[in-house]
Amino acid sequence: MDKTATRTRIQTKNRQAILDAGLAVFSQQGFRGATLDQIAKAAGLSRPNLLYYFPSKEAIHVVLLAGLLDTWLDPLRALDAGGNPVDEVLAYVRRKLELSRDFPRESRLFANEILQGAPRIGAALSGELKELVDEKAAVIRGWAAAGQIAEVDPYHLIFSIWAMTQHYADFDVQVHAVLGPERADPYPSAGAYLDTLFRSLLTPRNVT
Amino acid sequence: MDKTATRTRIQTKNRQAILDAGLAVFSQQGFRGATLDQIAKAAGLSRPNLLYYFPSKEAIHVVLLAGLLDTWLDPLRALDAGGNPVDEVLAYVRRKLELSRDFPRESRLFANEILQGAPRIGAALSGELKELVDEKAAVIRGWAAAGQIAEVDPYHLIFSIWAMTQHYADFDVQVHAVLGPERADPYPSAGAYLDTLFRSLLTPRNVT
DNA sequence: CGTTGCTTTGACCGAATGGTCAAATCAAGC
DNA sequence: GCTTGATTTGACCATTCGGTCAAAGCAACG
Repeated sequence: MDKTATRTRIQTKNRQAILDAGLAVFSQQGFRGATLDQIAKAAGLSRPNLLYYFPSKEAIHVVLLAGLLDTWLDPLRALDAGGNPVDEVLAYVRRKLELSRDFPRESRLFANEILQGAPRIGAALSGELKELVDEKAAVIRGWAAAGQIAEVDPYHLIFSIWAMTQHYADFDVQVHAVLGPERADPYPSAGAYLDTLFRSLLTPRNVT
Repeated sequence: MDKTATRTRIQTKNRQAILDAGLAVFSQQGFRGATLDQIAKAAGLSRPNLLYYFPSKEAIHVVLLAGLLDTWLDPLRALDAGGNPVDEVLAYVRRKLELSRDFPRESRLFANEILQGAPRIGAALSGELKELVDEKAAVIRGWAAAGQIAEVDPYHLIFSIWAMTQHYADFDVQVHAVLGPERADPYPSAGAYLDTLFRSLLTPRNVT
């Protein structure tokens, strides 16, 4: 019963083109701001043709959001309670930053959804997202209790990692406006900065 | 020639109601996603009545964005080259966080504008925003060179302050979903966390 | 080459949207 | 209470939007 089993070559190609176009448009305009014409044009199809592949605008959006949270949380899932605490967190930061660099549209799609009050993924936020964060927060708290990292609020630590890594994707225009054309790619220096930032936060000091 | 000089009491009241309603709707739906009916309803006026006070949807949006950047940058302007470096930065973080707590809709309005590619304030970003940041970045670089704070990229430092403080306004729904109902107000703990974070980053270590 | 099923399109529809306008209502000073 | 100007409204309009549908085009296979 694989949904992709009975797909023509044309079908897979056009579905992909539509999802790609939808991602581009939704991530910039939000759901309400996006129009089917914009998406159809970006996909190189006529509007009725687009609606031959997806039953509605909503359907495209749903498919896009569906896979999103999962991919987005993968780096956090990989945080290993058995590894070296500081390295684990820094590796998480690095993976998250790479995600922003490689999939900025996905990041902006997510940002739009949250800004609008998460009408379509609110349940997943207080469900699987909260569960995962609770679990990993406990791990971090454990490390702190064992003196392997400094005492920090694990929730705010995670929030700050999200905020800073996604900032480079979501506020891309602002970052480039401020840095100017000469510093076109902010990611190398951002990576170094974030590394320093979280290392200095987590590295245990001379305990009093 | 003060624009407010010839305003009736009713005018000032209704204009304010409209701007307030517009802020609420635009900050959640973005410009394209917002409708005049939503704004009119939120302002307690009929749509034609609303258009008696503002000539168009765009006009409301423009007025809202106009004052925004200025208010938003005030805390950074207050960063004093003559003060104690670490204290100055930490005070900046605190002021910025207060802005997020007290004016979350303004923060989201700004976020929406940037997400959409800053079509209306792009010029101000590479203009006055860049100028101000360049100036303050130079101040921070000076502090680092003098050994008063640790060596950090001043631009990324500023980005990280923006990202983390605004995160609590823009991603409010997500923050609350993750923290759950028992930790309703994240701001006190966020303030403490950010204080620790940036203090540990900036405090000069035993220089090698 | 003809049939069958997949794909594409032009024409169309109802609803929503931004905006206009003339007429009605209201408030305030005389 | 009457007049004048500010305010409010209902009716209306053109455009855009999401979506439908029947018919046309096309590819593949016998």
